[in-house]
Amino acid sequence: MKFIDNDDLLRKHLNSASVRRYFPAQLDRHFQLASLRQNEQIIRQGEKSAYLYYLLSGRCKVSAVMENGRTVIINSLEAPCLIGEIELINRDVPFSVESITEVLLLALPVDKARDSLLNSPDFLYQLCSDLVDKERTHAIRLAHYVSFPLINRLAQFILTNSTPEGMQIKKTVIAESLGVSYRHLEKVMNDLVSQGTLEKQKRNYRIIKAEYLRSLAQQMEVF
Amino acid sequence: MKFIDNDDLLRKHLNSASVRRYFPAQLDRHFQLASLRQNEQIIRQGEKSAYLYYLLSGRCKVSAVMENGRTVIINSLEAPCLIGEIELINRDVPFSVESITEVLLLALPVDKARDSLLNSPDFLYQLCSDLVDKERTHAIRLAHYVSFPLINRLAQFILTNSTPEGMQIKKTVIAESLGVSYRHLEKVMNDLVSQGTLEKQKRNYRIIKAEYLRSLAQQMEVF
DNA sequence: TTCAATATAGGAGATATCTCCTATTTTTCC
DNA sequence: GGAAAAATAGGAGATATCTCCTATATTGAA
Repeated sequence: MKFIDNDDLLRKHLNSASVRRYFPAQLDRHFQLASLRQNEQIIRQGEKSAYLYYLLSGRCKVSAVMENGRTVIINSLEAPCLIGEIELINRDVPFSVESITEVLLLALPVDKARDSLLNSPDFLYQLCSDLVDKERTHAIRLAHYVSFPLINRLAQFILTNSTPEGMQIKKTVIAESLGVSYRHLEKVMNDLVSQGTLEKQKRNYRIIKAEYLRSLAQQMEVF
Repeated sequence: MKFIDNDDLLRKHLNSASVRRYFPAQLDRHFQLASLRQNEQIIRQGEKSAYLYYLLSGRCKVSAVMENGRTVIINSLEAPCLIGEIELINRDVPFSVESITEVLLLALPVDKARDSLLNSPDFLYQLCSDLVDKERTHAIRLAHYVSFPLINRLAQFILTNSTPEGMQIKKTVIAESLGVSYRHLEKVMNDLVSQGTLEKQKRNYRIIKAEYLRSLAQQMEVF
């Protein structure tokens, strides 16, 4: 993570409506602008994060190593949204967060901000609202995901986890995240490649027919 | 829903630590005690709820009718917890809530309470904390549920959705909630019956070997 | 009450997915 | 650099689950 020293840009983002909805102006002086390249970790599972982040642009993935040793990709985050709210509320950090694309962030030191945020009805209301929405979509979406075969869930996964260059997440992780055997994942990935939907380059899979993937993913949409 | 006129009991519950954690004392005069029998609706999908509820004892299920017409049981709620928080935050009610067992509730008229709750950092903090926990367990649990065969998920479902008398949820609904075909659900239910784990009485399934169901459900636990 | 819609019940064959193997390649770590 | 661990790759047979049918029982509404 690289901090960016650009006051004008920082000010511009701080004054955007979406940031103002969360943060009281008296915290402005504590914010820093930061950027990440692809595949940088922002939050490490089990470690305390010194910052609360606000994702201005880019995409991240949320993952966790479970007690049984498996790594599961749980979710993906799209700007704008908060990162690190869980740590602000509770103590332990149950997930890791890592950039999928290049990312621009606002970083707010937790020690400076915690008390005023946890006493700010505006911030808390906004956070509740986000969490309620997230829970709602999660609950409904997942209730349905379950009933679709791997090809549909995989299409969705590929779309949300790939960059213009493609997707190079290890297949062991993909299999565990989607809850299927490695063997079966491979079979279905091979199908996508031999159909010409994906192109395989070593460990990287490039999307050729995004349209088709989207149609597979859309079949799962409830709304 | 039947309101209960018992000031002593009301006061006793209002003064419990867990209620105090959520609600400021100045709202005390607006609370009413209410009870439900089995299978009464508390919140109707699509309608506005006039009350925010705090579940004191008993169990409820959360369900939704989706755009494709399917009814899905999304979740089950165990006392103590809030019911109706979503409506407090947003406007539309995406789920229905119905009692599984007999239930005791605190009911708080939303019009009287909304403003002060949405300006109370204590309440909002507590709500955030609940939502974060719920999201966390949901995310992780569901990431794993997916990978287990129906028998395990069904065991869990039966345990959380049955009363001492058994479970009489329609099998069409169970099948849709668990994302499997009716046909397959029936096959697996029949297995449980012929094993002697469940006993079928008309439309009602009684649990005979709760231990075995628990062991099936436990295989899915991550923590 | 009666008819239509819905729920229950289960047979049969097709597909999705799993487990168990074995082998090769890549990565990691001393 | 070399050995061990992890990832990739895929064959083969077993199981879970689906779809399509058909038939009966139950429920709800006119």
